[in-house]
Amino acid sequence: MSARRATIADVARAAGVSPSTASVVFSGRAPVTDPTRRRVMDAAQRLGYTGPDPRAASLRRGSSGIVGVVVGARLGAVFSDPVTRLQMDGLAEGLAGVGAGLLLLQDTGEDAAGPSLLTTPLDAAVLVGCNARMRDSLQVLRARDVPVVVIEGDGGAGVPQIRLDNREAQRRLAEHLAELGHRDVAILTLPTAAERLPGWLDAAAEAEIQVDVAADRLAGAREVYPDAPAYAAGASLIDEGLAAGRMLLADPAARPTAVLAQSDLLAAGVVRAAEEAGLRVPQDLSVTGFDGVVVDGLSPYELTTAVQPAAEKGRAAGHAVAAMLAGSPAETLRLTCTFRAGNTTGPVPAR
Amino acid sequence: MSARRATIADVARAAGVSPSTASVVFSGRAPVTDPTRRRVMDAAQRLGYTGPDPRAASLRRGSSGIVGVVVGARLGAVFSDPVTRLQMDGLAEGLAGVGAGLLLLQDTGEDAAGPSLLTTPLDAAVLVGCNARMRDSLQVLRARDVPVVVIEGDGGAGVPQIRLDNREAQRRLAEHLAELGHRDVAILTLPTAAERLPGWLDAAAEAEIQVDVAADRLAGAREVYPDAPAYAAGASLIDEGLAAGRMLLADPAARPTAVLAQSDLLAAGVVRAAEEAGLRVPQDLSVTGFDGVVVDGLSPYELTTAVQPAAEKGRAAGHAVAAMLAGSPAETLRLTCTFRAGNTTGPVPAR
DNA sequence: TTGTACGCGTTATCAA
DNA sequence: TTGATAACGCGTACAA
Repeated sequence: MSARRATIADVARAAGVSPSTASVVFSGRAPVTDPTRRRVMDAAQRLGYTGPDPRAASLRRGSSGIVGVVVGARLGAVFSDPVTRLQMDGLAEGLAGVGAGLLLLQDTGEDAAGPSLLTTPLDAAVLVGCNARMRDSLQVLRARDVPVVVIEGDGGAGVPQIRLDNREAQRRLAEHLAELGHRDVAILTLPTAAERLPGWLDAAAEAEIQVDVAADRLAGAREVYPDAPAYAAGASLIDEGLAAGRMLLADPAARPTAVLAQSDLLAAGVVRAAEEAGLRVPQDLSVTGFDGVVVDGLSPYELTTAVQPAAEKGRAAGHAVAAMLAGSPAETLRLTCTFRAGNTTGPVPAR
Repeated sequence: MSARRATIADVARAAGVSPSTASVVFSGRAPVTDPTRRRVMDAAQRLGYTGPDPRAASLRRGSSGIVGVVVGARLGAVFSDPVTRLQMDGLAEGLAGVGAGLLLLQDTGEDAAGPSLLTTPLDAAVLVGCNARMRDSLQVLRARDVPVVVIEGDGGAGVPQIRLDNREAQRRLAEHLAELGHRDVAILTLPTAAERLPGWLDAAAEAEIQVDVAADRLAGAREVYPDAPAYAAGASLIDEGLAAGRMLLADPAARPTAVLAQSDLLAAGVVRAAEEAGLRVPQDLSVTGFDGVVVDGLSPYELTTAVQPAAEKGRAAGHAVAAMLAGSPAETLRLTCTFRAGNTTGPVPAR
């Protein structure tokens, strides 16, 4: 039809009213006579005008109605990782009252390709920890004065956080193994930094872990097993657990009797590695997980694990965001995990 | 610090250059002398300026770098429904090259609360069918000249679609039952319209189904069982399948020997209802699903179902969006499902 | 209740 | 390589 899109000014002109009146008709921010409203609506219809341009409105108003969720991994992980998924489900629920759109953002660093925290109009942001790059993201957002809530990470002063009792829950699992008599235990951690390859963690590397979740859980394990060897996985995936498990079980002489994995997926991989090596779980090898998610295809095994309230975490974050957008201060929250005994742990085997 | 945020104009003034030069320094859209660049960057740092305001840039540039995904259900369903989840995973992957953010949008209709299609700056949108409100959404978006791709639905002329061979696949399942000798079959459909309560579908209701997926699958079943009673579920959930299953199996005299469910989740619910009623599957009742997803807790049952390439659907939609954003026309695509025999179907029981 | 006038913060265009 | 200028489309004091 027309070369240029109709604007509210065009509509106003066509309706014979002033732009401000037309604006008010659409926003409903002030009373308008019925006939006037009708004239404006008619003109709009005639010109194919469907309402204020969101871009312009957003500029003028200073807000966009968009809440960003920043994840470190590839975007798809939000949908494939079970914990993140539950968290997002809860987040969507907690945010329902705000009526904001959820913008999934991947913070891959300097990647100039796409719009990141820098180029996207956000009213608020949720940083999902387990994200090595989180600290950088945080700085950017704070500089922009975007309200931020952090899930599973330390956002510093003034940033509401939603955290778990990772350390205590992991210690509880370690104590469980100790009670069963295990002394030769290996620890399999979540990734400890962005772009770090899987591998053994020496003392130096352990001191420099950048992912809070990994550090906290490791600290919990260390309270019971200060000297256990620790291996960092490349990602929280069954396949990574399998690969890591092969390393952990490679040397029959130095084989642990139990593995403390920092996630259920990793633990599932270790169980597979054990099967592969001809070891029975839990008779020859005990394995613990973390998260309490459903791992597909693991039956008849049920992991001994710490069940975390993942959906609840997301919901809490959503509420925190809602509060911040409403101008009230949001609280930092600490949720607790529950120990769940499965059939993947048992007494230490007699040598 | 300052009452007002620094703008690029402030930075330019402080650096002793023109606003346009400062703009170019940040956008990199034209060559700038090194000393000039440095002067601008220094001034920016001094003033705490962290880059162009996305809102203003978006207005001026006419694009926002945001791709919307419109779902009909509550937002959390994106993360909890297995098919949608896989689809989103694929979509994120297919869109990776574009570097756009994925904005999850819920189209609940007139809900004035939040920003929907009308108030959000979108460069493109993906409509996920199985969404009764889809047609309305589509109109809004087309009026706005937002490029649209539709997954599992009819977008009309000029709208690229990603579809399945729902009809053929469902017919294949029905034929499978027919081959096993079943004559008394009940059909359990997906929701057929927004806000319609669960219940039996009479001929009139069947003719007015607004959800394309439900209509197509039903049509496939009808080719084999033209007169089978059909019941519409309230949602694609195990619990809804259970509730519907109770209805379908309520009357021992009129009990079907097989149920064609339009989704695996519904089918799983029917299996549960059968167990509840003391019926053995498949000896007393055969059940077929649709989707081919993993249903948690269903073992030892494995549904006889049509496996759909859900992730592939998403990926294709992502590519279509990428193409449209690049100005090239996107193709409509039709993907095919695969029949998979499980252990939930068997020969018709002798009466 | 309606109209006028201005600013929101950028960026494209063109000229120098 | 840099600078001046003009939109981009809207909301909202303020005045009428």
